[in-house]
Amino acid sequence: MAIELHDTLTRTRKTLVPSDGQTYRFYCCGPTVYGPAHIGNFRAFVAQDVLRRVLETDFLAHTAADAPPIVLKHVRNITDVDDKTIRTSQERGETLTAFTQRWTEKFHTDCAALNCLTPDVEPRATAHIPQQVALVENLLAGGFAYVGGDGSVYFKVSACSHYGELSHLDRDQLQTQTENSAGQANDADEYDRESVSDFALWKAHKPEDGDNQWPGPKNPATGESINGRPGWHLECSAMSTAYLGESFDLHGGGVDLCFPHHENEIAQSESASGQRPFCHHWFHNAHLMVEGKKMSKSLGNLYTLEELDAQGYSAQAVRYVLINGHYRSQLNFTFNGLTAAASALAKLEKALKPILDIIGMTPEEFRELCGKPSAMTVTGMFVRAWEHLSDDLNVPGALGDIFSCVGDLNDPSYSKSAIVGQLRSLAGLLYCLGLELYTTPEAPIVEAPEHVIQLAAQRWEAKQSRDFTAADALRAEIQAAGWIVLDRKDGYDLSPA
RNA sequence: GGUGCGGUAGCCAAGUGGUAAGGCCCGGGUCUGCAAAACCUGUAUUCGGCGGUUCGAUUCCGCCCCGCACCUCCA
Repeated sequence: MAIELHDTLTRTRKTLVPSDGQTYRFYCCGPTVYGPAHIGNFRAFVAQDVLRRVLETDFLAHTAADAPPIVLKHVRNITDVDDKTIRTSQERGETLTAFTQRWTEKFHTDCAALNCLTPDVEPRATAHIPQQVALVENLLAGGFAYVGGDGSVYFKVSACSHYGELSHLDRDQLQTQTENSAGQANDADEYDRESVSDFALWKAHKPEDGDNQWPGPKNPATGESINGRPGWHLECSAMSTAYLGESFDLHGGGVDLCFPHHENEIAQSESASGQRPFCHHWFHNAHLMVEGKKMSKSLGNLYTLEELDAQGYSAQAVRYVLINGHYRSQLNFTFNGLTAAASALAKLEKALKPILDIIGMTPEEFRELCGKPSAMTVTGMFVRAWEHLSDDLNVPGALGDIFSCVGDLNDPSYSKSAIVGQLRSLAGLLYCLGLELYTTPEAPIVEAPEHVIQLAAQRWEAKQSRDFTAADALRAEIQAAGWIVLDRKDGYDLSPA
């Protein structure tokens, strides 16, 4: 079955197929590395990860036997130069390179914890200056750009007839906005650019940029190189073209990037290449709210994975929360929800364990099965879940099906071979969702201290002689020592509190 | 002002022109001296409000109320 996904540009659902019939090429806007990414950032990356896993599975399963397999090529950039990276690195007294390198590594660590697959290419903006400069020169030569009053190069929006198509914003309306979303005045300096809508392609060097400058495009008027740095939108156009070509399959990002970022990317890329579409499908995820409010530094609700981990919430639970709301709906992140996610995952593990036992599969074996893409065709009861995933990535619907089916699977009338088949389908689905079960190793058997062992023995004796007052007192004493005693039918277990 | 999204049980969240998946929490039960665990089980006559279309609407249409997001450097 084909995967269908909503496309922002056409506002319709479209089937995902590689436009060249061989390689599905997609680009996602990656992080700006000036600090740890927060869970809102990760909603986008996790949503893209699920899409990638679903596509991978679909292509594996539906490539004709005699045809070369359809492969995916996933590119996600690292923005390592912009106002924030420059400013913050200077505040820390670090070079831009060292500073962004550090946060890039942190980003990788977090992605791994969230079980996000690594993109095939992860290009950095500063490593692709020549490509960006070439793009600007191309636009200058084509009459799509000009050098502004401040020496920076701007894109001339009026030269792009279909500008605004993606975000469906009326160009006349754009000019009425006087504040940006941060409540700051749009300090559009009309002396520098011809129109407020025009955006910077290349920013001429300013003293506050320090050493962070590169030889830029040649000023057509003087023939001299404009030293400076790339504008925000430029890198994505240049790097997507470099790795995926002038026209590729899908472009993803948070809904906020729709305008102006992606709109500007389209304008730049299509003007430069003369090719439309720049991209066949636009994939935008809605924002994450925190406890009913927009995340912001001033509200102090920008949670990072590290902070949540410190509070005892696993990255797996975070991932579950992030995917258990449809990607196009706003998701309200709450600690209540995080707890619920952890409980749900634990329930899945518990419910599955006896089923695995029936066929003699260990949890570790099952985890491995879930860890790799399979050419499986989802069959049997789990088909409904796959249909949900195929239908605009309906993860909440699929999860509901998974829970229902796992419950149904615990039926003695199923043969072992039937169970094996069903579990394969389930593993394939869990791979798509990127949910890892049984990651927490069995709690190591810790030997209780001698005095606790003795207390427990005394309590057992008291209990056997039905002296419950003494037994309860001893249990309290054991608990005070940091241990919990749990009775079985024929004895008891001691475990750390 | 422009654009878009949404209001479904205590919380979260799917969904459909024919009478509401799933998860969390909670209640009841079995078991237990108690507790925990485990297992079984229950929980929306109802889908923001009011009209309309229809044999029938939560699902389609209209109006209204409420919430949210984006509108030039935020995923």
